[in-house]
Amino acid sequence: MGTTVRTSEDLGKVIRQRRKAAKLTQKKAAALAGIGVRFLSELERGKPTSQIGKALKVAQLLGLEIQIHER
Amino acid sequence: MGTTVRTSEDLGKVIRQRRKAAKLTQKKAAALAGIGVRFLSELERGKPTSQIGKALKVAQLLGLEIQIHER
DNA sequence: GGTAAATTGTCCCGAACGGTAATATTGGTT
DNA sequence: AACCAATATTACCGTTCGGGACAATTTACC
Repeated sequence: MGTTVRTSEDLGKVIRQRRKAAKLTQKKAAALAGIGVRFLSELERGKPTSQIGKALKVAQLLGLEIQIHER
Repeated sequence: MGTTVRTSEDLGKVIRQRRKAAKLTQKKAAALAGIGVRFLSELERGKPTSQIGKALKVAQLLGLEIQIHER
């Protein structure tokens, strides 16, 4: 079951949730994704100016799949 | 039917496709989404450093729904 | 309450973004 | 294929801010 993502907050929530489910700290997850801890913290908090590429990298790392379709 | 998005290129492609289907020029779409034409052009071309918030705004404008789920 | 984890401040470099204008690309027509 | 018009890309400039490292502070959890 999927979660609908409309805003960066939505995305951040899903990522945080999934990271915790994977028993990873921000530090570890960030290291694995090759990004800074600060970025991950801000991403999870829904900062809208986060870069897409890095966000997608985190999602990939966490085994999240993103689907897009017409509404 | 959904498209899986793994990279910013994937996202850009879907957005461009959908914008064209909506018969919008970048200029018009950008104006409607409240962003610059440059941003949209780069987003569609897959620039990984595009800001999430703006990208989501464009997606919303184009009637795209984003679903996220575990792989 | 003590410890691990997360947020946030500071410093700083690099780059994103907007507007505009020039250039390039694309698409339709004959 | 050549042409033209519409659309898209990009260079330039200025302003603003992202995000890295590290440290300090706050929050969460046992």
